[in-house]
Amino acid sequence: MAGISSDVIRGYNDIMILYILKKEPSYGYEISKTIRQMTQDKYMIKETTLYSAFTRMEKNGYIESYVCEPDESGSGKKRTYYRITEYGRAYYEEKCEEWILTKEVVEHFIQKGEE
Amino acid sequence: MAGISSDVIRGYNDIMILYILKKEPSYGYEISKTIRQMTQDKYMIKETTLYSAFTRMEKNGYIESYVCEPDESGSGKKRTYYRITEYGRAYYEEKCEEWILTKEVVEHFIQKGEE
DNA sequence: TGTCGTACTATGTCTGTCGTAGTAAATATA
DNA sequence: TATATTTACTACGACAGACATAGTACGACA
Repeated sequence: MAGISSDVIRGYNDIMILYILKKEPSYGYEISKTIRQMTQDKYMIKETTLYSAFTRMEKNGYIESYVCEPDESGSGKKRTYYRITEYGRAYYEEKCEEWILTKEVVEHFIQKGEE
Repeated sequence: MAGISSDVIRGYNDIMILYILKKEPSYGYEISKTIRQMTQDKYMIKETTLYSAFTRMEKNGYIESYVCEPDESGSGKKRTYYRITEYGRAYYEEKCEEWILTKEVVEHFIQKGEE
């Protein structure tokens, strides 16, 4: 067993992405690196998971995309940036509250080492 | 938004069931009630989720089933009881450690009220 | 007799995740 | 200059846990 299974995390990739986008707009590759850094390599979001999350969240109105041309940004390739919407912020808040509750519930069923 | 979405809990129904079975063998309906009580009605496992978890976990060797005849138990209908296996205990321990890690990771992306 | 609670089984759908693969430009390295 | 690596994606399909819906059947109680 190495690290965190995907089933546990399911539903929380969105929150990680939204948390990052709350600070400033960003794009796939950068978000992926940010998540890695923030968790000290404990969690690495899969590329396909990330990009399918973008599609889903844009469809749901949580984020908006815009293309940044390389000449405008001054470096690298053309990227698709995402920014969080007001609706996305509200969704994030909701999910945070849900997390508090979830944690509380799950913790009833957890035993830490003590036999 | 009412309570906890299934996606968050996904993967943790098993842990709840195993936690209960660690104390003593039990059966579907009772486990369902125990979970409700333990969480003060904050979480109610769906019937189909519960029974499909049984099937899966027995196949994986985490639990074993045995039928308890009504005359033997002294009351009610015939029930299928489940008991946890050694392998199930080990799996439970693993999952608990995973939870600690998961919590740590997710919490980096949670903001509680403070704007 | 009918309703409610108990104790399930069967079947099929949904959706987030992830494996695999491929594309292509920019940058680093030899 | 040629090649490898990093960056930045897209496309497609499969998997599995959760869950909706439906049905069965027995027992208790009024």
